[in-house]
Amino acid sequence: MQINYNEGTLCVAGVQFDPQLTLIDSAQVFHWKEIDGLYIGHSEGRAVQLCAEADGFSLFGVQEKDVSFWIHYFDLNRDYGELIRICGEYPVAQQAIGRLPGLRVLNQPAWEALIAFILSANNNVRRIRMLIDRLICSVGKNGFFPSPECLAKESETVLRSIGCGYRAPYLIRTADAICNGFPLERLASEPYEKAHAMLLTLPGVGDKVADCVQLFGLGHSQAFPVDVWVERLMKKWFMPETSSKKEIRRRAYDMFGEYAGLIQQSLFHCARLGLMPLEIEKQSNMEPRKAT
DNA sequence: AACCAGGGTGAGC
DNA sequence: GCTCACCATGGT
Repeated sequence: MQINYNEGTLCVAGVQFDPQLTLIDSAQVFHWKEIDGLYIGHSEGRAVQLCAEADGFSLFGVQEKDVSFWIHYFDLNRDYGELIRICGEYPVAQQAIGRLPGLRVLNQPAWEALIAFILSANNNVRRIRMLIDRLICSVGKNGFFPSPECLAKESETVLRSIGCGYRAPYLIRTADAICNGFPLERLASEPYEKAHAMLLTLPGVGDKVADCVQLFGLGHSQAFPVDVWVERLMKKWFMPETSSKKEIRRRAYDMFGEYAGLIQQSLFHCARLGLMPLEIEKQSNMEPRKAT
């Protein structure tokens, strides 16, 4: 892979990258827009535009001091080719990864992932996108995410009026916890289990939201979020005898190891895109894994 | 008109 | 530890 920076443009070559899958319909980030083939986004107040190239992508509007920020954001230091090899024991996982080359797991600021996934509870991707847009537009400043201080001062009435529903007080109380010293950023350097337990103390954060914050915002690649899609696919293809999401979450690390969360992304998207049969089976070359 | 969506919480056991 | 009703909202 070659990375080149010149006068505000970061050129990345020699990497497979699918902006539609990774940015627009990723369900890991909710505020990127596509306009005439140009992808517009921002993170922590840095606005950029991305253009897909044949062999990678170009990123416009990058300040020189932010080059390493965006390299980390797009997870460009990771070799995604390794994932298929890691999954050698599980052909279904190998095929899921192989079917979606160009899918990457972004490294977002933990705060942005945290509020996005508090809003994700019992919600769908379209509506999460809508809520994030409204939150940025009506609570944030200059078109960026609202700061913890800003959100902590917001009224529940306003948040309910833009459609947050019963999640409104969760947002405010969690923002308040951050303002009062909850060490969100520091959790990145804590072990997975400790960080997970800490996140569970925040209002509106359970196992699933905590795992999303850890995977997408804290660099904890073993975090394995279990939503309804992942629950279905894991029962169908990997552990048909399990009954609860909690048990699936526990066993996923034993199965997939340190990079369970990255593998989860491929499995999740294959299931959601209908590339991995869950109920009625048509033509598929995937074989359920036999119990050992 | 019920059912679903990248679930969390509190009560009861 | 576990299960379960309830929680807003927009789309189907």
